[in-house]
Amino acid sequence: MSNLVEEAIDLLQVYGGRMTDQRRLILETLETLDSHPSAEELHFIVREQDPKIHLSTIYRTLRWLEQEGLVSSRWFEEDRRQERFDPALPIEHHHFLCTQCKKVIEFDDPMVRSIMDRFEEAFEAQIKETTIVLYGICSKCKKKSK
Amino acid sequence: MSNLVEEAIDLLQVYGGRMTDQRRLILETLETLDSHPSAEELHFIVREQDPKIHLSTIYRTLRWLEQEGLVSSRWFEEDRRQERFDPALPIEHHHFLCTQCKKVIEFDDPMVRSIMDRFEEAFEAQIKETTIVLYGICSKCKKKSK
DNA sequence: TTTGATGCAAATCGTTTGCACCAGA
DNA sequence: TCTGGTGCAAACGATTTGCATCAAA
Repeated sequence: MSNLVEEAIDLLQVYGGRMTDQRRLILETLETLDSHPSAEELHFIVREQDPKIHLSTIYRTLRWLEQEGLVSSRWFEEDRRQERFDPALPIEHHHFLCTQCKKVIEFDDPMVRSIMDRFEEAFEAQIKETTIVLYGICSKCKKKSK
Repeated sequence: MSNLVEEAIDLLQVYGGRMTDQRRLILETLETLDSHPSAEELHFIVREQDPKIHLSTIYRTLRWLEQEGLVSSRWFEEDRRQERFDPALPIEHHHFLCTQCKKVIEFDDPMVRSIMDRFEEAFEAQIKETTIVLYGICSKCKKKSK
């Protein structure tokens, strides 16, 4: 069984909710995807398994998971202003978005910490959170375009 | 006369548009503000001078300026999902948002370039654009909260 | 006078919500 | 059985658009 489903079941035991077919499907799909789908994209995919599942169920499930810390969401600068969702990683990380194939790569770099420290010092501010998104072309798309 | 208004007039001479009272007001306001207002906030402010000005005029003017490169827009992670606008700076830069007073500080750091270079090398990717937003408390708010 | 810009209302897009019904526990 | 979850439709907030009218050039 998928990790997310297990974690969700644990939550349900604590808070007294139910593991429905829809929730299970959404969780399993989200886990196997390794992309950062929008609610609409996720809806499109899970519909292959359950054609009756409603977009509002996708949203409700994602919001529930987000609140429980199992899923996180973010905005990239794209034509369509859609929120994108992925299983939450325990460690801080940043994102690269391939503007061609929409692939997302998660990364980290110790220099991010340095940038934060330097800003805090220069402006006497206190940083709580940092979001970095790199936009460009991934290696696969680079090769293809030749 | 404000810089933005002048630049806009130059554009109009090239492309054959008109400098209206509404456009002038929006441009002048945007320049004096030195915040990063949403269309709605800007609307609220210019309404003091011209109570009849319509929100759609704000949007149309901002989109026009954006297309001409005089204004740039971005999204911060806030409760309301509003686009924020400011006069475009010629140099690449990043943003700090004080989550308390909503003040925005623009900054740059040569390390950003290093992060991009390192990512490009590690993933054989090509970065075209980078957005960094630091969220935290500015020096003023830090002092206040004591 | 000509035609580009405006105000207004209606449309659109992504997301949320109220409610009657359904189905896990 | 009981009550939390679902599907559906309608509401919502931010932004865009069509159109009749207005006003810069």
